[in-house]
Amino acid sequence: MKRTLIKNLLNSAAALNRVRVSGWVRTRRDSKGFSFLEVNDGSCLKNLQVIVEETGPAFGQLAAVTTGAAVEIDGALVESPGAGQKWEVRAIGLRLLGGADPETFPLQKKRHTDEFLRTIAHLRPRTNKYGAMFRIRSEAAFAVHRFFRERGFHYLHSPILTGSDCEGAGEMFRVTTLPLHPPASPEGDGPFADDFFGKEASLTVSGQLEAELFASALGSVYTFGPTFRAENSNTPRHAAEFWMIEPEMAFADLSDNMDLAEDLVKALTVHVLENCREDLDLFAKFVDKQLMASLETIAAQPYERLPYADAVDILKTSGRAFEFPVDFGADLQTEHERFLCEEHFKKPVIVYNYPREIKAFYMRLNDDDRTVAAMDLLVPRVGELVGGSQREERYDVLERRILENGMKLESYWWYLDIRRFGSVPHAGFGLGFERFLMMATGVTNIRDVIPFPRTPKHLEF
RNA sequence: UCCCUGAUAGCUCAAUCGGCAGAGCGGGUGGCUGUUAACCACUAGGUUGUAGGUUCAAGUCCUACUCAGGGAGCCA
Repeated sequence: MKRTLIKNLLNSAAALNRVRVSGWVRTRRDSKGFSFLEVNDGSCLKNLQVIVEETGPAFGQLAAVTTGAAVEIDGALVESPGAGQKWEVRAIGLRLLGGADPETFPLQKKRHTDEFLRTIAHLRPRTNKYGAMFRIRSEAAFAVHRFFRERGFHYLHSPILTGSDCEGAGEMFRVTTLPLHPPASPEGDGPFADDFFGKEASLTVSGQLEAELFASALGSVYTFGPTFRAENSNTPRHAAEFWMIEPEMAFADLSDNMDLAEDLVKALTVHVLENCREDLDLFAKFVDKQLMASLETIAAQPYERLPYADAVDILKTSGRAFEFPVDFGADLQTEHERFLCEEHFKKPVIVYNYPREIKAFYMRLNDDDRTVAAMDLLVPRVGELVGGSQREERYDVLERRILENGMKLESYWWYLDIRRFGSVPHAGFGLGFERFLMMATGVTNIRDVIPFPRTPKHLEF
């Protein structure tokens, strides 16, 4: 007999004579003569209530069926006379698949702190909150692919291993098969001559450059995969391994880029609102009371778009005493970004046309010669959710910008090649998937929206 | 990396001016004929993060370290 998902049983239209349920016991309540089991199989937030009678054939193994144990139950789905649920299962068979010693099983039937649950990341998906989180994460990932597929984008698998010695997006993790203290290389060879690739290799910090190459062939592409930054960032918004969504569009400018970013964030938000209602409700109830109102705003309201220069003016005339001074040419600080989207506009804000000095070399130089066609999408509480730009498609300008930044032209021969053969205006951005999940759930620590977080000094599990 | 705060039972936290180490939850045992964070009774459970110092006496004061959380920088 095949098992039925609890999600389907709880949505059943009629009673069923014989069903099989497999799952983990969340709690057991004993009464004289019978016990109630709350069983969860991960298919949904809700548990299934199972009644095991002392006189019934299922009673034998009940003593070992404690919190955390895995069980297989055969029984009848019947209407529940109790108040808490419509359906329950009356067990006629109970099989203990895997016991859980109650003395040592760490999950109690009460609320645990996130800090404690991080120390047992292998068990935390068995809690309501983390089960809900990772169902939402899965659903949001599906929505990413659906969104781009519906718009004719192609999914690009950009490489994880990279030989680009400077991608300009942060410190990189080195990948090597060399011993920790390799013997000196022969005269003239570099230190990586004997390494696996014969040159220095790293984990990617961005798939953008590769996405640009493919956008110049397939038109519109996106990457969606893990990304690595070896920055010693100790904040609730940074992880050394995180997932990024990076679309890249040929024949597109900054305005198209802003449209796409806004559409994407809205589509993902709508998708989880429509498909993860029960799981989201948990976060609205226990994590952030304003979550639903906030998500409705993000899903429906047009985002504010303003040039960096206007943002600076608003900050300067706000009358607010900021810790960091605001002036054209200085990057916006966290406090400035928060003021703009949380207090001034009270909704997502897209700031564009930043001073060239504070942005990357590949961003397209505007006609004013002092700003580049960059954009950041800022959302309340999370800050920078999206960073992107129209790319510099003019060979001579890009060449100049590379040299201005003290970088070597040889390293970018293939990137420059795209500007030599059929160069077109193109644009793209990166969206931090974990940051989206933080926004969608109200969770304030990135370590709680990724299954096994990697941060400085932490590589458990 | 810098600044701030914290570390006491398995978990969450108390402990007054430096003076006997406590509770709730969880666990165990027993009770209860429909519970739903079940309920009632009893019970076990501690090198107070580590190392040093001050003191008749340190969970409490001092120093260093370790770890955690928050804020900042870097960014997505």
